[in-house]
Amino acid sequence: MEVGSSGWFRELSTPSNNSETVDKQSHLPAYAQLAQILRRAISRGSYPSGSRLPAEAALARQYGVSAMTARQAVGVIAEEGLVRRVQGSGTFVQKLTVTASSFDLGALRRVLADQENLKVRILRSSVERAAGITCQALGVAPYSPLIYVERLLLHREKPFTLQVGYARFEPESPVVEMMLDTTVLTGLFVEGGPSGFKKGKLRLLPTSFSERDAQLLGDTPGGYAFRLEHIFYDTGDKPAAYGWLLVSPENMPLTGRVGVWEE
Amino acid sequence: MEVGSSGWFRELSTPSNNSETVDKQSHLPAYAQLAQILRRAISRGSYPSGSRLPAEAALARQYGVSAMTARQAVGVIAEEGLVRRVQGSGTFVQKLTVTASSFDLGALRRVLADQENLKVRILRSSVERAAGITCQALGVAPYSPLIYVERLLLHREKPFTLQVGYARFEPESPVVEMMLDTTVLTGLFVEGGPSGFKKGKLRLLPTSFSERDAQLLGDTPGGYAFRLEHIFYDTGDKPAAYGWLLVSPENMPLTGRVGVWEE
DNA sequence: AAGTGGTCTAGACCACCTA
DNA sequence: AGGTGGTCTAGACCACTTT
Repeated sequence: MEVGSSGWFRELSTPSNNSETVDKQSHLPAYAQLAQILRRAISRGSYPSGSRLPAEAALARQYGVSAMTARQAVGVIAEEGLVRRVQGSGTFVQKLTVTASSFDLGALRRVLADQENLKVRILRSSVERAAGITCQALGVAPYSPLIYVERLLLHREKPFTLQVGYARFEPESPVVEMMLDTTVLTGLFVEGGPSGFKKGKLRLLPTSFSERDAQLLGDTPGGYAFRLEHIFYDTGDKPAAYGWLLVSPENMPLTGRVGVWEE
Repeated sequence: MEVGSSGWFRELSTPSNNSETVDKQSHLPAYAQLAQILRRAISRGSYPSGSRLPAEAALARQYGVSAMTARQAVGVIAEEGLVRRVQGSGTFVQKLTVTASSFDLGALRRVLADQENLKVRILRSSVERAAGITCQALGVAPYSPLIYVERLLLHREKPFTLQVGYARFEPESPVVEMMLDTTVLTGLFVEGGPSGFKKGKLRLLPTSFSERDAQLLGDTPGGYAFRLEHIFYDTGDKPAAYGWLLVSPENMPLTGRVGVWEE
């Protein structure tokens, strides 16, 4: 607030601790170094939340990098949710906001990518009639024939997840073969596997294991679990497959971080 | 596969449909236009999954933009998980991979940001002794005093979420006041509110409503719910508050998208 | 009018991968 | 060795916000 007008000494024009500089010989890119400098400055309180960061041009001048490089640095911490850019106004330090966070499926990917230790066991496969939710999800009339498949995925001989899926029964469609192919499930999750779908929607829901689920997965009946619903669309944008994955929170931890994490 | 070597006509040097161009008069930025062009090309199958996109320099030449602009366009669809950059090798079209997706807390934010229609009711607040999980989460010795607060959040007069939290009992700490302040909870989630924390960890778990929870939230006992656990750290990087939020999947839908969504 | 972020250019050099 | 993505520069103009 009160700018040092009464001081015995002159404030430096740059009040922030300027001991940190960008080392252009370092192998760490300049923008990453500057981003780290800004993170530390925010963490230290040099830029309290709500305050405005120096303009990108000023940062560029101050740290001896080009405007684009400074911009990239600010972009990094903006993506982290630490600051927020407002066009025409400035870049402002954000308060810690939980909603800036998101959860990713990294743990799931890591397991499914470990193909050598993965086994798929088909528990059931049959033709069923569409009804209720499956009609809706796949956009077919009631009593339309649907392929039904139920699979158990084992990782290192331990049950990992139960997958249930329906697909439109169209013999000419490659989806049917794919559904029956034991690799299709992993193909949807592991980069490099087969797919054939164009896009998909996902929904995460809380649920619990039925007695049968628990037995199959070696978990306790009534134990809480995630249900990851998925609808996949073929190249014609028609829903082609609907299903879900049942997995315990231990096998698929969903965690996130917010605020200033320096390491 | 079979490249037209036997054709009556010469293939254009650029096999892709070149009718789409970047319109520099448009208000849509050139990089966004190019990103959309690439999305459509991938969707159409011009670049099948696994194939390599033209080099950024080639795209720049082809569409009459600078290399940096082409790079930014590729960056956009790379962030969407549609393609993957490999340094020194090229940019490759990804197969649809579910794990590229992430879930965000947008719905939660939207409600908590709607301050006018939000009410907070404190159900309980007391001093309790640390034990078990609370010791671990807050890093204090057993029997240390902890502030305990339980709040009900109502949105448009309807119960929305139940929040339970513990904080280290340190009278000199501002956390205690904050815990008892009815605005603190929303402050953690809504940008612009009060906070005072530096960083936080989040964990999402499946659970169900107890009879009491269900009654308070107007839901059915045994109904499945999300439990969003949070630990917040003060400016000294010490855990200062631990708690969780109980919310039904209807009130906090967690959805994601993968693959090529053009709209 | 001045300042800010957002976009864009036309170059440059580097690290990395593939041949 | 040549091609690719990754970084960087020193400018430029624009759209937007604030004064």
